[in-house]
Amino acid sequence: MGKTKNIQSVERAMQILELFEQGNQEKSVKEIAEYLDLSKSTVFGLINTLNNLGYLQQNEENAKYSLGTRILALGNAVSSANLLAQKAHPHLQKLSFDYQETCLLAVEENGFVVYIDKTESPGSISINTRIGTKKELFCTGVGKCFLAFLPPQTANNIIGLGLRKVTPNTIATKAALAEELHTIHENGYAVDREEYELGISCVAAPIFNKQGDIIASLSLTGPTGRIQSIPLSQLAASLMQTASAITKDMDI
Amino acid sequence: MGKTKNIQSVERAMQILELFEQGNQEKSVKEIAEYLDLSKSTVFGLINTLNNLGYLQQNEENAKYSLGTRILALGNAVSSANLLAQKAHPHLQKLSFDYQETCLLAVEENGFVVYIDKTESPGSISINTRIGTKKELFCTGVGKCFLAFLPPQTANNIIGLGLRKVTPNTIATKAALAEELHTIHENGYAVDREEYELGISCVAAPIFNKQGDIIASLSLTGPTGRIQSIPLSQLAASLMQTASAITKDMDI
DNA sequence: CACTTCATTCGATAATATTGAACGTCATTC
DNA sequence: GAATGACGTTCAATATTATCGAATGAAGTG
Repeated sequence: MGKTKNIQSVERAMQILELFEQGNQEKSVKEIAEYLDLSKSTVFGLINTLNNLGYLQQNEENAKYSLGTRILALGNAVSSANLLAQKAHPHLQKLSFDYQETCLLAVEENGFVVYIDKTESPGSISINTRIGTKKELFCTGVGKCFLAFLPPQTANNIIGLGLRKVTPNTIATKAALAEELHTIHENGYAVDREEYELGISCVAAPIFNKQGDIIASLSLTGPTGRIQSIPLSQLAASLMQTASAITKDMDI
Repeated sequence: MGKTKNIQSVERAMQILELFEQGNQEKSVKEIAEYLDLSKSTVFGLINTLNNLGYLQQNEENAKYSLGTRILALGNAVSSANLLAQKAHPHLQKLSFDYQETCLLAVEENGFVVYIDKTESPGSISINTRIGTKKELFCTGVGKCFLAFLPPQTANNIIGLGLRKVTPNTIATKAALAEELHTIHENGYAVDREEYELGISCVAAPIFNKQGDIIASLSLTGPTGRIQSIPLSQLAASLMQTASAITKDMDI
């Protein structure tokens, strides 16, 4: 596997891009050099390369840099590499439209959920989960779906990575979690009651392939009050129905 | 500007990622080495680094590589860096929903249009324009909007880059283009009659900032027959109305 | 069981990334 | 309006580091 040492300049270049991931404001060469603890000239060389290639772009006014549009092409290639995101997207859109809330799609990767798609309705409050974000499984609705429907051995390995209180509501003991997962397995959907972020709740459902393995999970997420105002049975039914429609659409 | 030489390993790493942009199938080390005409071991070093960082991922089965989810986070950061894409998205969604066709959002960059957002309706045929794609201005609906509403000097510079027949319908002479742009300027919207791709037509409208400068352009795109079945005046009105709603939402 | 094919590792080498210092430009301050 | 400072960019020297060809090992094929 990955035992060989990383190529330094490539690693640094990617670190620079990653600095823009959050609070993606323009950054100066100096700032970046300080963040990464490198000399200005080293950083300039890297930035200049990324700029020439279109992955960064320079604001002529103040000479600062921000992410370039070239990245969009790559980002898009990932999702369309993903038959899942492609086929699921319209379904998420419909859910967002019907309930006027944010809809998220996630897959499991090395013991984390990774959000790979998101739709919002014009009226919905923007949920701060960004596409590409990783979260632990035990504290999110989509994550608990994976824990409940992944092979028990796999799920236990992941749980073995550790539990912790993210909010006061997080289910952080193995016993309580086991019970919760049992319920989820019986119901076919999961509820997150402010377990990852206070004020935010969600209902999530697993997406299976034709063989019945869980391949993804989708959720409707929003401010607790508004989510609770939707009859749970109705919302859960919508999610599970959408999940199975996605399975059909994917043809795998 | 970018006069300094690019850092070789970074440039090569990005080239590798770009190989996956189209027909994003899994690729072997060997294949990539052949494409780029580099030694296998060099390519392996680069790939291994990108893999370790999450920008590529390896299929355990066949040892081949494909794009990793880490890129999604970056791609998403670009669009949310973009106030425009953020504010415009719900409006595009509504258009797609209302007309059951693909809706595209583009900005101008160095004489090209770059598509920065796209929405599709569940029923719509997938248009093969990907987010991040660059196209010349003169042969697309969104591009012609830019040529018609950019400052004449800027537009002429871009036209000076050259015209060519992309399809038999492409407007490829300066005189004909000038007339077309005049019409677009008068109407406030542009029509692409299979000028970029046979069988595909679109209607596009410019998006302005509060000062009246064009900052983007949006289009409804689809198979010619279906686009023509919508009354042009109605569709054009929808697009222009959406464009001005986006302007209001953006508050710039 | 030989024979390919390919991913991965290794070691030597030369090419290349890195660095600190220097330069030039712009803005601010006195 | 000269002087200062801040910062992006260039430069040349150096040592680190990326690169390459060859070697290894695993997996598959006849």
